[in-house]
Amino acid sequence: MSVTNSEIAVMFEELADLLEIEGANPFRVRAYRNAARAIADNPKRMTDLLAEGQDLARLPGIGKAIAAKIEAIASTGTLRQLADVKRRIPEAMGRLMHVRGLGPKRVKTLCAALQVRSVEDLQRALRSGRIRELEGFGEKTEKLIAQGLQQVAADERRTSWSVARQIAEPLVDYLRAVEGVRHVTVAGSYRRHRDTVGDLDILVASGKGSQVVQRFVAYEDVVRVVAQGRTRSSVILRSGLQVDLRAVPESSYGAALLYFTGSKAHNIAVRKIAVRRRLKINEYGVFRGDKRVAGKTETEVYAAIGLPFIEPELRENRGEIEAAEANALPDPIQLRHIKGDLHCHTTASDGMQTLGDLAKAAQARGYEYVAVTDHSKRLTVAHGLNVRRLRRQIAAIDRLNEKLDGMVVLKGAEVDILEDGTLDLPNDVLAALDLTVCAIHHRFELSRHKQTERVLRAMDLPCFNVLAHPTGRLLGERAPYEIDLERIMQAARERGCFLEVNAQPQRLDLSDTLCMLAKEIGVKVAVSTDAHRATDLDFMELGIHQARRGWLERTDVINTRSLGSLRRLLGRH
DNA sequence: GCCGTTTTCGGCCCGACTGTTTTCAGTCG
Repeated sequence: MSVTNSEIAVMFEELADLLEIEGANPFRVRAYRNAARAIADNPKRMTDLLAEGQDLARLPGIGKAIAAKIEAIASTGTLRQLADVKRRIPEAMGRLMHVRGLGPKRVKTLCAALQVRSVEDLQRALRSGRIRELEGFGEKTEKLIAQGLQQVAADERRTSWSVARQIAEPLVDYLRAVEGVRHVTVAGSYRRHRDTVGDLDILVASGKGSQVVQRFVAYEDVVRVVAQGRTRSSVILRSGLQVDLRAVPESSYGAALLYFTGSKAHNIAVRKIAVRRRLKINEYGVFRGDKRVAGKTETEVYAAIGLPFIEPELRENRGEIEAAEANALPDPIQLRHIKGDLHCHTTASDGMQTLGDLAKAAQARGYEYVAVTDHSKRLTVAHGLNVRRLRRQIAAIDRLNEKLDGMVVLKGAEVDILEDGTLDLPNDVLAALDLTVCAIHHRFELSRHKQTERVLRAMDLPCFNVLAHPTGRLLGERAPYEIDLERIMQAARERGCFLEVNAQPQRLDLSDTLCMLAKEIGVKVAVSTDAHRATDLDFMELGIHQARRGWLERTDVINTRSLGSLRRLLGRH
């Protein structure tokens, strides 16, 4: 079994943690962290790139030394340098770095003075009350570490974007009502529309920062104030979510928005360009010497370093800076481009809405079409349709369409891809449909090779249209199954098939980087909600966020097409 | 350890907040 990118990335992260505790050159440590991120972000497997004879040192953030280390990991499954440092520094100390309030220096001190080498040791040391007696530590620091330890589990749990929105919106309304507040924006990964957020970063434009901070910490959902200064504060809400607030004067709002939106990697890349131009960018503006030359809007800040505005979803330092410099940024898809939903369930299988409800809900959103795609018979828990029931549904949809004005209900099915690569319903009935949405719902544990062959075989069938939720991941619950999506995407392009961006908040599968891969390979996608009730149609917005993060444009997404054009694409002939 | 519009050496983003300090180190984002 070959090593995955995330496994390689974890090894470099661990190496960085341990070396940092050891006091290694901080730039070397950063290089390992940058490499870990570059590897984790890359949708293509390092092992596959190596097998193709590609030079990994050509990837940004990876040079000759790290490329050689990746090769070693690929061939041996281990990294010698990591094993070496683990002999010098107990492995568990790396995890201590993830306790809020502990960095490399404090971890090192705790180890030297109190023999703290693990989370359990740390708990013991806290109980003994000896931490406060260490030089450079004190009672407050001890308390900070104790709280950090309690939060460790919560910190590892990220919040889905849609849940974060439910928490963020009332807080934003509350802050907008504070006297003197001009603008409030939830920045950070929330504004970049990542599928999950670790915390909320709220930026406020106000001439009276400390007043805003005082009102902020008094918000009814705040259970703990982590930090409180004149312009900046951090709190923990009842939900466990941390919220960081920053207040700046209106004249700095653009620069602060850029800074607080991130990503960190994007900011660093932007500031490096500024340095090359003998400028300095901070959250207050763009400076040439002491003279401020920009800062009120983000557009102004980007312009100061010769770049066009970059959409927040693109700010991950995944090539957007280079694209901006070359004036080749994508024009990301928007919600208003969507003309219909291609994956929806009704009460015929496991949905909560009738056929009529679904049609009405789709029409209310101004759609030209909506596809009914109930489950096939293997999925008995979802009351999947057999041939007889599917034929009955087809007839019912025909009758409904005769009555509908201005919208068409498409006949479809979400068909199980069986283990042998056949589909769960026979060809003749599938041929009577407008489209099929095919998916894996069992045997997730097959080897990468077998899983890939399974889908490729299914895709050879003429009635296969869209591969639904292509990795099967459930955020925070279930990892993606092993599958070679690069091969699948190539095969899909050759056969006229498509991949889905499933807009369910816990799926959002394809992921952002896999959307980028789809675009690179040239296979188009469907952004679909997998709706089980009428309100689920609103998940479309989340799918659009993900598609935008994956650089997808209107023409990359098939359900931006008018009905006639869509039908031609689904024909496969 | 990476990288190159001061290019193979010598840099590497930048500032706020806190605690324990009398001027700053550590951590965080």
